[in-house]
Amino acid sequence: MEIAGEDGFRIRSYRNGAAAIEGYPERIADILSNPERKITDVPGIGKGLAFVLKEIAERASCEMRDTLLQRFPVAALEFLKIQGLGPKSIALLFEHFKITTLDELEQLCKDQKLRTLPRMGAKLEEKVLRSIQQHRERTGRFLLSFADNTARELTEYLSDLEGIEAITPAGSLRRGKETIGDLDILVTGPNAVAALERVATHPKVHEVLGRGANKTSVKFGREGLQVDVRALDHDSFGAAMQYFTGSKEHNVALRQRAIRMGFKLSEYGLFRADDETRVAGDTEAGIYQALGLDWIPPELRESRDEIELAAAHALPELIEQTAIRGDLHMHTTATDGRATLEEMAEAARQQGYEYIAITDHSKAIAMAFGLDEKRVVEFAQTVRKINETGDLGIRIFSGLECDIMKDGDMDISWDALAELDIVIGSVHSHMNQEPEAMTDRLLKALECTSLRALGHPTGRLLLHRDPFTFDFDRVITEAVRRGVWLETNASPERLDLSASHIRMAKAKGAKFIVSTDAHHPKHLLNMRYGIATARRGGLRAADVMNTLPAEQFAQALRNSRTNGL
DNA sequence: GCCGTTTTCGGCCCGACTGTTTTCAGTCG
Repeated sequence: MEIAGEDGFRIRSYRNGAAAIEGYPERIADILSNPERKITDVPGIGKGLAFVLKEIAERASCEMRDTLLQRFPVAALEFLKIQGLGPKSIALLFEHFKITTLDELEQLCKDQKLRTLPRMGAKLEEKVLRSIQQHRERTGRFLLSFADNTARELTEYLSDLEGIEAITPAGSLRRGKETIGDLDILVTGPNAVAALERVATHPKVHEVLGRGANKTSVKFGREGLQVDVRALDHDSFGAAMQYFTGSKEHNVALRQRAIRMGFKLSEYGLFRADDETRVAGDTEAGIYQALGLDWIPPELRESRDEIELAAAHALPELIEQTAIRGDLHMHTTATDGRATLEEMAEAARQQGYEYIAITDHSKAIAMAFGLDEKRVVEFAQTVRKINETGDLGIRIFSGLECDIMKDGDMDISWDALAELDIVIGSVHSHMNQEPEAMTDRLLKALECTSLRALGHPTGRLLLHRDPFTFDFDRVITEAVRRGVWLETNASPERLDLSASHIRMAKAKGAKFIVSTDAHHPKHLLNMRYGIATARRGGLRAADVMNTLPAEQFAQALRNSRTNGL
C-alpha cells in the first residue's frame, strides 16, 4: 500500500488492525463465526477491516491484496528491506525499469542506472549494493523464536500419534543459537516412522523435499524453513541426539577424543575400536560419561573450551530460567507498550515473578510519547503508592529506559532520574557514529550516577542491523568499575548482548540482567531466549542480578554505585 | 480506515539525517 501511494492514515489503520489482531487473546475466526460477537468490538477494527477480515477468513486473501499483487511483483515487499530504498523510490523503480527481482535491481546499480532517476545518485547505488549483499547473507536464516515456535507446533502435531516415545528438536535450536538455518526434529518410539508420513501432511508444509526410510525433509510455512524429521531407534536415541545437536566442531573434537581413548563415536553409539562392542548410546549422558566427561549442556557445545572443562569436572552451573525472579525491562501504554502497568504486572505474576521494573521510554522517543522529567517524577511517586497498597501482588520497581543522546548526555535530568529505582540507558539514535564517538558517548553515559544498566548495549537487530561499532573492552571495563550492569535483552530480534559479548564481559567481571523489553504481556515469555543466550555466554545464576530475591535486589540497586562513582 | 467526555468530520506522532538538491524529499527510527 505504501508503494502504491495509498493514504498514509489508511495504511496505519491496516497496521494497527494487524497489531490488534496479533495481540488479541482469542482466535479471530472464532469471533467471526459467532453470530453473538462483533469483530468491530476489537479496538482498531472498524467496518472496513471487519469486511477485510471476513474475506481473509473465507478465501485467504482480500481484494486489496489481490489488486496490489496484480500491480506489483511479489518481490516488492523484499525491496522494502533494502536500506536506502523506501516506498517512493521503489514505486519509481518499478515505473521506470519494470524490474521484478533483486537480481535486476543489483544489475541496475552496477550499470549505474539508478542515478538516472531524480534524487538518486552514486552513493545510493553503493548503499543499495551493500544492502543487497547483506540481505542475501541473511536470507535462509531464521530467528531462534521462529524455529522454536515451529518446533513446538510440529511437536504438538505429531504427539497424538500412537507409539511415539519422544519428539525432540536437536541442532542449533537445541543449542539455543540466535539464528537457525534449518530445524532438526528427532522422533523415537516403535511407531516413529509414522511421524515421517504425518509431517508431510501438515497444512503449513508447502513442499516435500525428500522422503526416505528414516527421514523426511520439508519446507515449512510461507517463510520456507527447512525441517528435517528423523525417526530413530530407541537404542541409539542418545547417540543420535548427541550427533544431531552438534555443533559440527564440537562433534569433531568429541570423536577425536573417542579415538584417543580407543573408541569410535557415531550417530549410532559409542563403540570399542578393537571389537566394535557398543559401550554407550541410549542416552547422551552415557556417551559423555564413557568418554570421561560430565554431560555438556547443548548451549556450550561450540568447541570452545567445554570439553576440557567437562573433563576437569569444571563446567559452569549455567543459569536456569526458574532462577529468574523478576523481569526488569518492559513498556506500557504510557509509551509504546500495548498493555497497562496493571496488565503487565498480572502477566508477570503469572510467570511466578516476585518483582518487575516498568521501564518506559524517555522523551527522545517522541513517537512513543516518551516520558519527560515531570512524568518521570510522577511515575516514581505512583509506583511508591502502588507498592504501599500491595494490591498487585507483585513488587514494582519504578524504572525508565532512558535514551543516551548523541553526545552521551542522558535524555532526562539527573535529578529526575534519581527519583527512580532503576534506570536503563539505551542508544536508539545516531547508531552510525564513528567508533570513537560511540565509545565516548557510552563512556559519558556511564558517568550518570542513576544509571544501573546498559540496555541492548550493541544495538543489533538480528538478520537486520549489525551491532554498532565501539571499543567494547573500554566501555565494559568502565561499566564494571562503576558498577553498571549489562543487559542481555531477551527480545528474539535482539539477543543483545550476544553470547560472545557476554563471555568477554564476564571475563572482565561484569554483572548482568536478563530482561525481555516486553511491549505486550506475551513478550514476557521471551525470557527463555534471553536465558538460552546467557547460558551460551556461560553465565551462572550468580552473574545475573534479577535472580536475587526482591529485597536483596532492592539492596543491590541501592548499593551498586556506592563506591562513589 | 479508525475514532469520538472538545467531535459523525476532521483529525490521526515526530525529529533528524542523507544525499540530493539549491530549498527539500525520502528514509529511518
